[in-house]
Amino acid sequence: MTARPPQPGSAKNAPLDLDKRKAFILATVVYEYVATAEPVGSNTLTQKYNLGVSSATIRNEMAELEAGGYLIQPHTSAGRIPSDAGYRTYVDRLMQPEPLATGEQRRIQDEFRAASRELDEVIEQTTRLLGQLSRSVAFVVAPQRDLQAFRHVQLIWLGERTGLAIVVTSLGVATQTPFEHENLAADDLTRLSNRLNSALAGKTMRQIAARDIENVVRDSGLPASLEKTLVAAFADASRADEPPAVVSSGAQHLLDQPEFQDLRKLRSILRIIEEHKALYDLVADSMTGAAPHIKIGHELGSDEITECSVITVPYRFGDEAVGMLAILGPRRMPYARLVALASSTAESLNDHLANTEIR
Amino acid sequence: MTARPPQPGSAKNAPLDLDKRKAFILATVVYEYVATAEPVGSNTLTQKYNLGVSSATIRNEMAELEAGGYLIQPHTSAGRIPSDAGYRTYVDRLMQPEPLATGEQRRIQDEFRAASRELDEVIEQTTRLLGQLSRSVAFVVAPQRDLQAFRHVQLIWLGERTGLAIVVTSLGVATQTPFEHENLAADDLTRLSNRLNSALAGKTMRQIAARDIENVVRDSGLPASLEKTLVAAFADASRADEPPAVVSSGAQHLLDQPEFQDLRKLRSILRIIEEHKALYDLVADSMTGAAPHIKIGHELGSDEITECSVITVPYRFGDEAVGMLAILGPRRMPYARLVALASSTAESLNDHLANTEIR
DNA sequence: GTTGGCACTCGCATACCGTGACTGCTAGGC
DNA sequence: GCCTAGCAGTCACGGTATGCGAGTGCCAAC
Repeated sequence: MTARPPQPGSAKNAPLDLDKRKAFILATVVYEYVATAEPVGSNTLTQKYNLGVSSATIRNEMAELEAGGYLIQPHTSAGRIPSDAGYRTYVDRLMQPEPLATGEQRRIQDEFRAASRELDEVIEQTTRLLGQLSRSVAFVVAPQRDLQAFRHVQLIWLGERTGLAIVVTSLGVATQTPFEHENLAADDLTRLSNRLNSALAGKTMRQIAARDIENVVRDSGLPASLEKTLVAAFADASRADEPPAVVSSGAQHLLDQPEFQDLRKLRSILRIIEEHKALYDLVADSMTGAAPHIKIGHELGSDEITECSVITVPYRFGDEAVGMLAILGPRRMPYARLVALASSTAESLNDHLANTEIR
Repeated sequence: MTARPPQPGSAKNAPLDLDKRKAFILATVVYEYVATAEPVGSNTLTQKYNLGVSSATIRNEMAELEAGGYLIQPHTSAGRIPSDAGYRTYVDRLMQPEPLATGEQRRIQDEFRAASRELDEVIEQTTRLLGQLSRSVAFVVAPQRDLQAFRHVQLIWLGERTGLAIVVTSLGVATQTPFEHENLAADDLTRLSNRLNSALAGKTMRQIAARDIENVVRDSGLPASLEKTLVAAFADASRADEPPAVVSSGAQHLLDQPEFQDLRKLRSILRIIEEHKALYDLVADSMTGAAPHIKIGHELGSDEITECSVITVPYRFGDEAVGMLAILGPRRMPYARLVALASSTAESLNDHLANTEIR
């Protein structure tokens, strides 16, 4: 909200077809429109920003920016607003990185210091934090189970004909799968557990093949029928076939945005937010690298949320990106601030996960 | 939506100060207002429903119903709408129980037949189902952990100085708590696990006292410092101090309701829905019996959602209510239909939980 | 290349007014 | 004593006219 206005000549890297002045005008239109949600006219620019030329000149420049596809006039006799391409240029080349307010920085650190050890709760807390600070919709894609490292398996005999296979990953997620089997001895299961633990140590869940498990069972001399049971238990624990869980927060902030006073738009967006699979699909391809991914308007690939943009930052565990956190808001969002916010939060989450790892 | 209109003389149990005709008029006003969201006038009543008297007579009756506090006139020259007390009387004494459409009945059964074994997913699926069928906001309060029965504990030695305590409840929820300790032997931990399992068998999580655990550790001859660790692990697993998790779905349906076109109202309600603790507080006192609890408007005890009503039904595991499912919608909701829907869903959930119990 | 001026466009807010849906009341009828 | 037809009064709502203001494009002059 309180982003710094562009400084004249601050364009980092003007694209070929934009000279310094045009770049500054584009950046300023973005800044002003983000701040006010009103189309920006030539008079506003000359009065609020020191441009050294008259509004007529600005009008000429803006007409050219519109011809170049960077600006749009919502209707005759209105000011201009940035187009998707305009935002894209701004984000890629003109935007000044913005440091996070120290208060916010502290808030993030405090939050993670006080965070629980349970993964579910950490995810939820992160989402809420991000929603509050961004005053937008925030969502977090939970760590994909099959990317986590295997830590421990324990087979337990509950008596009668049932047993329980408990698989624990390095992030402390325990999955228990009940199974049925003919008479087994508790001791045998304990021994089998130990063999599995040493055979599978160091692998990620995804790397564990059915063959690995089968071999261990075969060597143990226990009934071969256990193989299928255990393979199923591990498949259950790694959830390979399902999309990861998504947690969201902050939908109420949409109501503060003038672009969502229109109930039809609001409804389609709310629908997407509630349907976690749809949220995941929006960002599924952004789980690469460590840098923020920004998708603007139509780039999201969905007709229903062309009014929105999404900033996504992967977070990592060990050396691999295992999940993402994201901010979804109107296209007219304070990109620099939110990028800083999301990056900083991801950083803290990385640290937190590394610290709570079960070794 | 397609609730049956009241039949003349269908008032189940007219209260003392309402004769048959007044009761019928009240029931009909509720029915008509629920269906149309428009204040109901005397002409509508005489034309659409066979009353046998003229609109003037209805006007007189309605004036008396208003004096008695059952109806409200939003403004002069408008029809009447039910007051909280009017709805209350309707719900308690006039409403005809309504069978669920067979299609819906089947949908519910199918959904639970296909439901996963994992508790989290069952809860989420139930919430989504209820939101879709009610076309309202649905939420489910997850089973309180401390009401579940203890099933199994397994202490695992991971090596170095760390171990893991895994506690499994009868609903298949596994909680793992890492702990640090001086050198322990894996065998000792296994033996201790077994002792704990037989000592605690049959108790609910809530019934397990610190003393119970301490006694077992003492008898085992293992270091006393383990006592505190294990007590902490069990406290962690039963989550005695935290409110239970709440999952919600269907917020987008609010937008279809004329009473929430006003964005201010919408915002405060969305805020409550997103803040799960607030949702839980709305219904925390309704986890008794098996019958639906209905709270209407001001009865919810929150100024922000006086426009709403909530239908809550506890669901049970074993002999005890462990959680609740709820429908939150505008006060003007089809009570009979939603009561049937919520009850039927709770019933199916009861059955499902009983079937997936870990013995 | 820049600027002041001017005519033009168009969304938006406001005020106004007619319409229609109610009501309450009264007087007369069964 | 209850019911009803009729009537006057009230008020929200929708549509239209109007004025205002913001902003543009264009042009001639510098």
